[in-house]
Formats: sequence, C-alpha cells, structure tokens
Amino acid sequence: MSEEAKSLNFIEHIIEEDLANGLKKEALRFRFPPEPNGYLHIGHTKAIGISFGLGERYNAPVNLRFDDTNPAKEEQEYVDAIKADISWLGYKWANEVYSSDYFQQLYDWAIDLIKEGKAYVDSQSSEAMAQQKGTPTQPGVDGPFRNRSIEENLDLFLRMKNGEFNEGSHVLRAKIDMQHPNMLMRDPLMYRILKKAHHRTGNDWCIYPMYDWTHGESDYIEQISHSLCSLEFKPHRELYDWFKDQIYKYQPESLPMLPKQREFARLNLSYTIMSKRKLLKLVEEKIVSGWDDPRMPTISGLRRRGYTPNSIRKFVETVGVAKRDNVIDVALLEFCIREDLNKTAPRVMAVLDPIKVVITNYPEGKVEWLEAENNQEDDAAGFRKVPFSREIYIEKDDFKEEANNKYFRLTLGKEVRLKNAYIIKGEGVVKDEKGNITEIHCTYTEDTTIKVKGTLHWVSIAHAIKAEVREYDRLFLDEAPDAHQDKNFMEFINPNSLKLVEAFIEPSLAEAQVGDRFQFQRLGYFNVDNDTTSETLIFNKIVGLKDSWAKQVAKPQQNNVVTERSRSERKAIDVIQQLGKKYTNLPEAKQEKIKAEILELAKNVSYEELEPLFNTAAKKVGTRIAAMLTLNVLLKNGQDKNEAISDFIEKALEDSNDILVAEAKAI
RNA sequence: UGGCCCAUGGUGUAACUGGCAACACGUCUGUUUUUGGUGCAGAAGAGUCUAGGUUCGAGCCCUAGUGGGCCAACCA
Repeated sequence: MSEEAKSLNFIEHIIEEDLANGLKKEALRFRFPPEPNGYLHIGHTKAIGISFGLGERYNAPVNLRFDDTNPAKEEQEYVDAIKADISWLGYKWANEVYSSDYFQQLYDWAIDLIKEGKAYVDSQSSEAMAQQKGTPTQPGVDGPFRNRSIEENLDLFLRMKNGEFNEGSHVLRAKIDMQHPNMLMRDPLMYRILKKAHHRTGNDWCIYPMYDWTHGESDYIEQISHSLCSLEFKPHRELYDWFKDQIYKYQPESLPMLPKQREFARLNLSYTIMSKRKLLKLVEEKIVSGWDDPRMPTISGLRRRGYTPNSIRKFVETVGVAKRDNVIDVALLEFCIREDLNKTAPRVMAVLDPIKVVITNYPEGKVEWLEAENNQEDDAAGFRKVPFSREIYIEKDDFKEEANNKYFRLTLGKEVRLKNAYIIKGEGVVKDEKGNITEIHCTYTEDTTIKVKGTLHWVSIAHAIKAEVREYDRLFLDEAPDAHQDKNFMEFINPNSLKLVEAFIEPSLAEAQVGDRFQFQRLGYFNVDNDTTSETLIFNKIVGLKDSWAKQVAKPQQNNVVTERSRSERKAIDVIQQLGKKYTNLPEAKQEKIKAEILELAKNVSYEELEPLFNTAAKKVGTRIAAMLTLNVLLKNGQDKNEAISDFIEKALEDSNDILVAEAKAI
C-alpha cells in the first residue's frame, strides 16, 4: 500500500515536527476531556475526531477524561450519555479517567505551592477580588491578603479542606502577577469551597479545584503529549505552562513528559447553534422533544435522526482543522449522509402525499407480486416482491392534467413508467364538486420496453401499510442564528421544522425494526424511529434526495434570462480582464498570443467599460497591461484623451514593470 | 483604550519559497439510467484583505493598516 500524500493539518505538522526533534512515537498520548454537564453535539465531534483520530493515526492511547471539578453542574447521567455517544461513533478510549481521581494529588501539590510562597488564601468577597483584578485594558492591584505568611496560608487552607468555613469565605489563589497583561495570570483561583456532593467522590471534599489548576495537571499526571482544545483556551495556555513549570521539579523522573497545549477553531454549522446553554433552552422550552430530538445537532439527535457514525466521521474529516473561525455549510453534512446511505440503504416505495390511480384495463381483484431490486448500488442486496393491483397510490406531485414537455411525470395522454411494474397512460380524471381531482384513470401496457421520460413510485392501495412519517426541516431560518448582536437566536426558530405525514408504504416494510434505514425511492432516506410501536410504524426523514426538478420549479423565469446571458458570449472586457490577470506569469510566446487576443477583443469594448480598470491596484500589473492594450485600441479608433486616461498612462510610465512601461510608451 | 489569535473561489481546507494557486462541498453543462437519485464527462468561479518592504522570485518572510474573533465566572 503506497502512502498517499494526504496533506497534514497544523496540529499534525506540530506532531511530525516534535517527532522529528526526538519525541518518541511511543510517548504520544492524547485525551478527550468533556465536562459531564450536558450532551455532546456535532461540534464536540470535531474535538473527538481530532484527538481520537490522532490516536488511530499514530497508534497512540487516547484517554477519555471527565473534567468533573464542579459538582454543582455535573451528573452521572451525562457521563453515561457521553460514553454512549463516543462508543457509537466507533472510538475506543485507552482509559476512562476522571479529574476527580486526582483530587488528592492536586491537593498535595497545592500544599507544596503554598510552602513555596506560590499560592495564598484570599478571604475577600468575589466582588472585591473582581474589582482588584482590573480589566483587559487596565492592570489589577494586589489584594490585602496577598502577603499572608506561609504558616497562616497553610493553616487556612487545611481548615478550608476540613470544612470549617462557609462557601465563598476563602479561596486559594496562585501568586503570579496582578499587573499581568493576560488576565488569567492575575492570581488565578485554584480552589473554592463547595459544600456539595460530587457524583464520584461523594462528600469526601468540600474544596474543589478550578479548571486551570486541574486540567493541565491532569494532562501531566496522565503524561499526555499533546493536549488539544478549542481556540478560546488560547489565553489559558500561559497559565497551563506556568502551573506545569511549578510542579515539574517535584518529580521530573517519574513524570518526565511536559504536555503541550495547542488550540484549533471549533466547528460551527450553518442554520443551527452549538451552545450547550442555548440547546438546553430549546429542550426546556419544549421547542424540541428532548436532547435527542432528531432536529437537534446533538450526537444523540443525529443518531435518532438516522445519521450513521461513518457519515459523521467522514464529515468531521472533510471539514478540516485550522485556526480561523468558520461556518460549515449543512449541505456538507447532508452530502456525507447521502453518500453513505446511497451505498447501503435498501430501496423501497412509499407514498407520502397520495392520489388514487385506477388502472381501468387491469382486471379487478387481480394481484401480481412483481420483482423489485433492493439496491442497484449493491449487488449483494438482492430482490423482493411488491404487490401490484388495479388501484394504486402515487404522489399528487407526480400528476398534472396537462404540462409542458419539461414535466416528465404523468399527464393526460402521456405515458410514464411505474417503478418495478408497467407503463401507464393518463386517460382521464374524476373530480369532486369543488373541482379537486379524486381519481386518475389510466390504462396500462405490459410492454415495459417502451421509452418513457418519467418513472414514478407507487403502492398498491389494498396492500399498503399506513405509517407516520416525520419530515424535518432546519430548526432555524437564519444561517447563523446566534451571531446577531441585536437579535436573540430564538427569533429565528423555524415554525415549520416538523411536519407529520400519514404515509402509505409497501408491505415489505411491515418487518422494519427500529433504527433500520431505507431509501424511499425518489424521496429520500428514512429510518424507523424509537417511538415505533407494534401498532404504528414511525419513520424519520433523515435527508431528502437531491432534487434538480424541485430546483428548476423553484426558480422563477429569471432563470431563463441568466442562462440566456451565459449562453451568449461573455463581455469582451471581462475576458480581457481575465486574460490580463495571468499575463505577466506567462512565457513570452504565450504573451504574444494573449496580446493579440486582447487587441482583437478590445474592438468590442466601450470606454465606459474600460475606465473602471484604470483604478486597478498598482500591484495587479497584468490587468493594467491588458487595460493599456485595450486603451490603445480605443484611442486609435477615435477615443479622445481625457484626464483619467492621461493619469493612467503617466502612472504606468513610472512603473517598474518593463512590459507595462513599453505598452504605455506605445501610446 | 491593552494583550493574544486569525485573514486563500460562495463555503471549508491545501499548497516542501520556484511553472497558469490544488481538493471537497455548493453552483452550472452534457451524458447514462426503470429513482429528475447514483455514476460518468466537463464548466464557471480566487490575482491569496490593503499598502509598503525583503528577494532574481512572496499566498508563504518583515512592517503598518483594515476587518473579524477571544480575554474582566468561586464555569469548563
């Protein structure tokens, strides 16, 4: 197997460089550190994919570490959900660990720091401390307890631990620099008193370590080589390194690896939100049915919706890793799931919006079980039987009494193919008193070799099973619902994100199990929802098929204008501009050729079209040359010189590019 | 009135300093097809935010500007 030259992202570059500088491959170790205070969403999948992906790439262990230092928000339920989600995605962690496993070690180190005069107990209100901390643009000032004696600090900290004080009365702080430009370095809190039971340590502790103190040291204890997190932690890196430096000297032999924190941009998805807090609001306000509502961007939501682990991993891989803010088009996610399901999902027929068709020359009471291919993309998928009879349902959209010849579906007098069955011809309609069509009458022929433009899906009315279909649309109408300073994301909620439909499906689906995925032919991919009971089959629409017909219909007539224009020649000036772009990069022979082309095209350019090009940035020499050539032609054809023209020529004469100067001189 | 990070087609990512900036999605053509799907073939779309500088040569290095993001929780 030849290693394909896949380009590396910046994190992989860093690792390769570390490896090249002597880091042992065996020393590579990663971690994914969720806080068990909510459900994982598609954004987390990126972080999961990066660290676990690196683990797979380098065959290195990846720890799943729950960052559980805040008993007020964390629960076992979330631990379980997170584990289930990561497993479902197909990743395996080396060790399941908890920051709380390290509480004693962290405490011991904190004592060491106090003894060194690197940490102290502060006994002010949080308001007072915030006051002294300053702002991003103003330095902070030292507080009154900053220079307590080591003995006093030791005594106070011990009594904090023993539960002698109330919440909020004392904290332990690192003693760094209240004037530091990085606010995180202004004597950050290491411990606070919290008299709450912890989901793992119970009531063992009433002081809990803060994130910065805990996270880096947990990395260090686990000997993580590369600690990868999202961009907002960049300012924390300085503190991460500071703590690490203090602790390292205590045991450089037993814990030699100093972890390295690096940051990447988190993933944003268009038409949705990623904030746990905002997602929670959707749940609490019953906008959705729960964290696993199929419209939610949570992993559990996507799973219930019918997304496959493969498609999500592929998505995260395709999205890439970099440091700039980004918004990924949901169309990419949809592409990934279609790509996966196209290869694997069995095809079946289902009618979501039925209209009755009577095949008048088909015998009443006759039933044929016709052979249908399960998946033409998969030779192993085999065949099944579908029942055909005199009365069937087709989609309302698939019939028009009359239509132009761009419409491939059923009309009166025209023939279409019924998928897996015969060819029918529209003969007439039956209408109710209001003029609504209630039945379409057709005749059929068994000659299936006839060429027809359209193929329709259908179900036999007598054999069809009823099912509930839940069709989803995006939850928000805005591309970036939480990116508006002046508007609340709740204002953009799509009131029609869920549509319930009573559908008619082919009888083979009677056996469908929860979680099974199908392609309803010509409609999209669907899966069987958890809510399914023995009486009612319920399907979720995962994603629709691409629909170029719908796109055509949606486009107004302007479409024609556009195609009309694009069919006709592009404007000469545009072509000239494009040719000019690359002019200076070309070898001389080719330059000559391009020049001739430009001179020819210039004959069809008006001065009004050319003048804007005079403002071309000095740097874009090619475009200026092309403009100069064009100008020359115009002048020869009788264009009068004006101030703009003279300026343009003058500036060109002063340029350092010889070609430009030469062409300017030629005028 | 600060510090740090970022800036490449519509979107997301590539590009060991050296040939006309690559890939994916999206868009558009054509074609195949018992899915207006898939497949196949192709097209349009970028002078790499701006202005300088270094260099024979800059998307890449330097300076300044502009634009965007992050930083003032006893959250993570």
